[in-house]
Order: sequence, then C-alpha cells, then structure tokens
Amino acid sequence: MRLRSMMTRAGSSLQSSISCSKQFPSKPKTPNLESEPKLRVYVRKRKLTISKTEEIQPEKPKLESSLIDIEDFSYKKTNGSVLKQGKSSKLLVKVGETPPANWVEVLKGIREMRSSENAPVDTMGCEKAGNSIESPKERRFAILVSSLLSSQTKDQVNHKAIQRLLANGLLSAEAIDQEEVDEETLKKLIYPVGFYTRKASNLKKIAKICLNKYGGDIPSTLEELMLLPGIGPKMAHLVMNVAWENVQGICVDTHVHRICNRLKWVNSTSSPEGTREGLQLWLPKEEWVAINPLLVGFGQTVCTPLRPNCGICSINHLCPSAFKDTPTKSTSSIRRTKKSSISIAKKF
DNA sequence: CTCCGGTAGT
DNA sequence: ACTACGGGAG
Repeated sequence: MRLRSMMTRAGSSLQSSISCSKQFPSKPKTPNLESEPKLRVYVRKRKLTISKTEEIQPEKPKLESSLIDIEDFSYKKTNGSVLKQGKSSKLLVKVGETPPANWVEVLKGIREMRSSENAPVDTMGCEKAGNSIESPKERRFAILVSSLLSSQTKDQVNHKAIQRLLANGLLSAEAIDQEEVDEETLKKLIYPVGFYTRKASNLKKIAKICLNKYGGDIPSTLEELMLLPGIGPKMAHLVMNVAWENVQGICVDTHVHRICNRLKWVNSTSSPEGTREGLQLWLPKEEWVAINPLLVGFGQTVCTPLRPNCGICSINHLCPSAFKDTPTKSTSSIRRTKKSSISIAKKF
C-alpha cells in the first residue's frame, strides 16, 4: 500500500477540555502483573485512587514515547450526547506502560502469516480513492467519502461505488452540494454499498458542511470529523491517518477489537473504542497505522470471528485464547450466543 | 440461515 | 447495552 506524500497540515490541536470521566470501564482486573511486583504495587495504588475519586490530576508520568502524543479530547454528536472522551485517566497510562509479554514476537508472527496469505484486504479502500486525484483537497474528500461508504461493505463494492461517483464527476464537495444532485441520485450511484439510503443522505449533508465550513476541504481534526453525520471513531481515525497523515489514534474495527482481546493485548474491552484506548497505551506509535490492515487481514484469514484457525496459526503457542472456543466478548460472539440459544430453544 | 472492515438512536 | 439499517455471499 502506498501513501502519497503530501503536505501534512500541522493543526489538529485537540485540546478540548475533558471532565474526567466516570465512564472508565470498570474492569480493573489485575492480569499478569503478579510477575512484576514492583509494578503491581504502583498499579494497585493507582487503581484504588481511581475508583475512589473521579478527579485525578496526577503529575505527568514519565512515559514511553508512544504515549505522550495522545491528547485529551471529547466530542459529541449533534444531539449533544458525549460520544467519546479521550484518554480518561492516567491510570490507564500507567498500566499500559507494560506491554503484553511477547508482543513483538506475536506481531512478527502475524506479519509473516500475512505476507504469505492473501487476505481480501490488500489495501485500505480509501487509499485507493485518492490515488488518481491530483488536487489534495479533492483527494482528501474522496478519502472521506470512501471511508463513509466502506463501513459494513466489501472493499470491491465500495471501490466500484467510488468509481461511479468519480465517473459522474461527483467526488467533490462542490459537485455533490449542487441542487440538482439529490439523495436519490446519490443513492443509485452508490448502491449496493451497505446502508446506501442513509449514506446517500449523509453524503449530501457532508458535502454541504465541507463546502460551507471548510471551503470544500474536509475537517482536519478528529473531533470535527466525528461531527460529520455517519463518521464515527473508526472512520475518523482512518481519515486522519490516511488523508491527513496525522496519526491521532489507532483505527480499530471489529477485527482489531476481537484479536486484541483474544491476545489479551487489552484488558477485556467490550467496545472498539475501549480497545483503541487500551491498545494505544502501550503499542508504539510507529505501529499505529500498520496495525489495522495487519490485524484485519489476519482476522479474515486466520483469526476469524467464528472458529478461528488456531491450527494453522504460527503464534498459537503465544496466544492465551488459542484452541479455546467461546473466546472473547466480541459483539459477534455475543450475538451468536444469543441467537444460537434461541434456535436451540426452538428445537426443544 | 448466518456472517459481514460501523453508526446513531433508543 | 441493544438494535435498525441493506444486501450479498457461504
């Protein structure tokens, strides 16, 4: 995959305020810390503090380089509900200072498997979108649109939809915002991407916002991207990574979420956002962009949601979940459990 | 019939 | 936390 070089814009200061969240995932179990007494003491102390008080303003800890760059932020959707708060406490940071054992080896193993395997994901879909476009502004817009369309949609389908938009000259904010381009038109053009009706509507709105507020360009910060209809955390991080080449966080999709939990790379998270935060605590920032395509491909071929192929996995000796069924609490496995128990119930 | 490379509203 | 939104593929 190649990223076109371009000027990265330096903005993106996300210093929004943050009121320390009480939404901190309440799963403070102490996993493998027993082996490191020194750390354990510290962690326990922190943990206690956290659970007692919401407001924590500790001294800036000496962190590994990768963590300094995570900035506090909060963003909300139009209805005013707070969708996400940035890193919520220093506790996470401290715990995260200890990366999971063998993670380097695990990563290396996955890379090797990925290089021999052919995963459906060879590139991130939205990267392709920009390749043939000269103007940086339009290239970024194309990437944004491609991200929007790509959710719950096969890469190929998404790619074709983008090509149709392009062929009709409808891959810029100016073009889409025109009066005569209605949602019906867009809908037909992007069909059959997943949720095309809603996406057509969102596309129209996004074009208007981009034109009116950003001069036809796309927002350059995470929080502003999230304010666009249909753009959530996953896509916002993807766009920051690819369109702006300004890495604010890890793009966590269902694969990254599931695999990180299987590997115990995060502390049993129930949402992709939780996984993102947990992963960012210890994964060196240089890996933040690459980790997504790597794990997505791995998740499609080897570490599948249902019946993972642990037998062919070269790192199964390092995986806490290897050969165990009913693995993590990924959304799909929850759903599966629920449904299968229903169908079992029907049988009897 | 079940699974998908999310998001937003309940 | 739970579910609707769409359609295609296995």
